[in-house]
Amino acid sequence: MSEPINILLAEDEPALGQIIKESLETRNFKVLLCENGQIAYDAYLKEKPQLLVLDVMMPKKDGFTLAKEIRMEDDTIPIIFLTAKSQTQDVVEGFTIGGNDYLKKPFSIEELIVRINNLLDRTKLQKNSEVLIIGDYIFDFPKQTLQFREEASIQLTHREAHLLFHLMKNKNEVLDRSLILNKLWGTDDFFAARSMDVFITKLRKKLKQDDSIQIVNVRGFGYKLIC
Amino acid sequence: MSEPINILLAEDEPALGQIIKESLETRNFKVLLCENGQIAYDAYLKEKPQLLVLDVMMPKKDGFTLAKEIRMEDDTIPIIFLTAKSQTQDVVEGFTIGGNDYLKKPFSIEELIVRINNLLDRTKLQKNSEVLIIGDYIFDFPKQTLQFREEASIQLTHREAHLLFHLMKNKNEVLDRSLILNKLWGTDDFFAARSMDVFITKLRKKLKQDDSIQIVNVRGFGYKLIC
DNA sequence: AACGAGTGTTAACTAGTGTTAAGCGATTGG
DNA sequence: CCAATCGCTTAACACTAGTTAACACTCGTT
Repeated sequence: MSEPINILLAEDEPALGQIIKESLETRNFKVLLCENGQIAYDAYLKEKPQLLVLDVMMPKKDGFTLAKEIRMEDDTIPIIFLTAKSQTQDVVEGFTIGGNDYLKKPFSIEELIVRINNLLDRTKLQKNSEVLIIGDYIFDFPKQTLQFREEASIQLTHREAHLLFHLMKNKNEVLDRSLILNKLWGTDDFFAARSMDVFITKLRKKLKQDDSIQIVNVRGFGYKLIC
Repeated sequence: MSEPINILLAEDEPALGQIIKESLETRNFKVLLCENGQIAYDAYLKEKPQLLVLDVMMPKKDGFTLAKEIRMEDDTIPIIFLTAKSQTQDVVEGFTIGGNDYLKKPFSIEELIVRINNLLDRTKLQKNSEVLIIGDYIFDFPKQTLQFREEASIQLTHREAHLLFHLMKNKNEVLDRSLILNKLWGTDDFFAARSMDVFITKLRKKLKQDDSIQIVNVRGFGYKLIC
């Protein structure tokens, strides 16, 4: 048997937290239970788990805020949010970013296990190669080149390559605007946002030869690379 | 033989409830009988059945109210209402929303079985694809595009795509107004409702090339996408 | 130092999206 | 038939995103 997967579980309701923890442990996961977002962040820094399960509604620091902070450190770690039924579709969707998923309370443990395994599978696949296939393009991230079918490669700039790389890592999911701004520009102020607009335009131009590829805007949240 | 289907049956009259339960169990369904709407709701949360059979007239919580609450959690679960003959046609029809059906008392067990199987088939078909055929249109939900025959695709906005997606998931059935408002807008207040009106208008415009498609209003309840 | 190519930012303008408002039309119950 | 309610449509508005071009900076070359 392989190494157990480390999971960080942030859930303020002790009874529920304990049930989830024990259920996951019977499935051979190692679970670290934290009772609020603040504690969870410190635990994250110390333990570096492979996956996070975060309750959205928590005292001290809510799950979304916590996720944003952790995403600054690591933008590939899979996160599953536990949401109350009152959360609206749009908000939850906006946060379903970068290897995230969500589960509405109440849920069955089986549902949770399925999502955990899905996310772990997905992230495993991503890690291997730095040469990515986008529709009819081949994107070589280290070389910063983009090749359409058998045509000559186009050189991408540093910014273009990084932006595309992040879009690719979250393909078919919404990539959060402010997340990527903080990651690549170090700020999400007005000017950085305008600058990003420009790069989105540039990428769209360079990707338009295959019209099955689209960078779709999700108003208020970010972009989704469809391919 | 495959897994038995879990059915939640809410029926306040013990004798009738028991008959239905036993009849369904001989057909290899698993039936959980609840004696009122309140108990049924708790049982729903705990058991997550695949289909609901709800008596409309029940003490504590009637079938329609119960259905509305459950629809907040899950807008795809099939529901069959058992109605007294005194229920007016209109009210019953209004609640025949999102994978719902109804059966007038008295009914034969065979009628009930037929409806159960119909609804289960229908929901199974829907689940798979995110690219949907609407008459002569192809609706690609992830790409947020709508293509009429061989013409160029029209780009839909985020809201338009979501609204259309929900209409499609419940095509030829009534989609409840407040349900969709809560789901997409997070509230069903006056302004959200006006906003939704606008989007219905927009979708109607974009779908008018195929006049076999219609978004029909059901006054007081919601909309039905006919195609 | 002066030049030029390449890269990214700032600016100005244009376009798109969703909400609010207002007036009109349709349906229903009394 | 009238009044009340609900739905439809258009347009104005505020906000967000997209596009283009000018500008500024860096870096290597002359």
